[in-house]
Amino acid sequence: MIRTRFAPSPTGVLHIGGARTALFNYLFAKKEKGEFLLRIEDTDKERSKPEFEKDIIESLKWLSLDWDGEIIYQSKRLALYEEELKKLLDEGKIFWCPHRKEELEIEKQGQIIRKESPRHFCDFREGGGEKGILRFKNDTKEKITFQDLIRGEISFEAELLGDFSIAKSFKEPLFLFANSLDDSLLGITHVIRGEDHISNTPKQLMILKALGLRKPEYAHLPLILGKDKSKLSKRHGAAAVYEYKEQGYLFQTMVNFMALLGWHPENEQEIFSKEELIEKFSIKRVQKAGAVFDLEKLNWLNKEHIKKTDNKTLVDLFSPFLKQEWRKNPEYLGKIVELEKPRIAVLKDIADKIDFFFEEPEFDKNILKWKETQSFEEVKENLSEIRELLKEIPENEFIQSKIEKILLPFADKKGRGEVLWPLRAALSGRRQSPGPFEIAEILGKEKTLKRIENALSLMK
RNA sequence: GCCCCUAUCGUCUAACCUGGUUCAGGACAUCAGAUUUUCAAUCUGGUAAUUCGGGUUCAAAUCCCGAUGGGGGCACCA
Repeated sequence: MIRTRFAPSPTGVLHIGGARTALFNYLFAKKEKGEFLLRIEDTDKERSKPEFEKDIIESLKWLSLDWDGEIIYQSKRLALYEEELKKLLDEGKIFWCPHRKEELEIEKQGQIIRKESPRHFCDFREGGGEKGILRFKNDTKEKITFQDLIRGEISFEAELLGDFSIAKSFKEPLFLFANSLDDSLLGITHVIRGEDHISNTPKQLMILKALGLRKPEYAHLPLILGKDKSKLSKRHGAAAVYEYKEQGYLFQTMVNFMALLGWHPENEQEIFSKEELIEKFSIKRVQKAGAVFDLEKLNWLNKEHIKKTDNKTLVDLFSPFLKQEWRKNPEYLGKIVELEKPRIAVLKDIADKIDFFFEEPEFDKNILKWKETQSFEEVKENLSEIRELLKEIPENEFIQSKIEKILLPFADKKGRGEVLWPLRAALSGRRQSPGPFEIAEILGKEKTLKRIENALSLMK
């Protein structure tokens, strides 16, 4: 059975890049009816923080990337790493390297100057170190080659890698070691990770071989890039998943968008639900080159997903972004949401678009004029006539179609712009808003007439 | 500096594996037009790309080599 995993370290909040890696692992596993595990790589005691772990878990839940089974913590598996490290030491496959960081840095600089590959072949590789850190004794002379599911064959000259570090002590394993050991022990069949791990792969392959463990299949995803084409990070603006949640992007949008960043179906479909993605996903169709994160397209996608969401759900989604007193009447809100739906890219935008539905707008009287050339006399005249016409409509028939039927003949006679603009402006107090008939229906007869009255008195 | 990955419109990408069906298709953005009292939405149309140089072939975006560009890695981080 297929088994994948997402293995974040809680040294920062969940980023778009990490989330996309998690998503691809999830999609691949689900597509193959396999399992998707979550493993927290908290071996770095100084940098790992509970709040980051919490953010990662919350973000994954929000994205609905549910993992199978319990969360695995590397900090709880220390005894296991220690055992394997001791075994390797006994077998002479790893050794204690006593060199200090500063000495190694000097060695590296010298190598760079001499145009050599920077690496450390330790003087103590045959033993005698007794303290310092544990390094892998790299005696491999030949090339290390592996098949990447996305890129095909990749090979490295093992000699160029030197004796790399794998643990600070028996109880402090490093990424290269703990990560590959766990993948093998937990039965991970496919390691799907970022392209930045390609150069770690040959080292992990050597570790696995020394341990006598089975190696997984590897697939290295292209990186997500910022506008300047470098690896996406904070300086490109929002990079954390929670920031998108706070702005009011739907989790469906994020899943859809991240999937399209580096993957594409055979046809030209752009809008996907998570279930469709699972069905259509194929690792073979993953891109090789990095993809630039395009906020414009994300906004468009969010609009599309908002349009697909029913009003009742939308009201709940919008609620956190609205004033307390606006939330009292869900039915009233539902009508407003229906109207504003096609105008909203991000949920948080709604607050300053719909205030006039709840409070009488205050505005400059010039807004009432359709064009500069229209006189206040004419506006007053038209608004007065509208008021009289609307008064005729019974309260229970005050709906869009009826209002339209009553008002349109008059508007056609006097000019639509001349009549409809002042009405719309009187009701919304804005230069831009939905149409007057729609607003009038939502407002109701009483409020509509009141606002026309207000507008008229503004021009006295 | 060393190593690795990579290369189609501004951006995400299709066609590349299995060369001809492509004066390179779609989407976002952009520009025009239609509709409309305004904005949004919607509809129609337009601009816009195979990095360069060799080779293989009757034929190359597609295969091979090189150059160049871009990215990543080179920790007692992950």
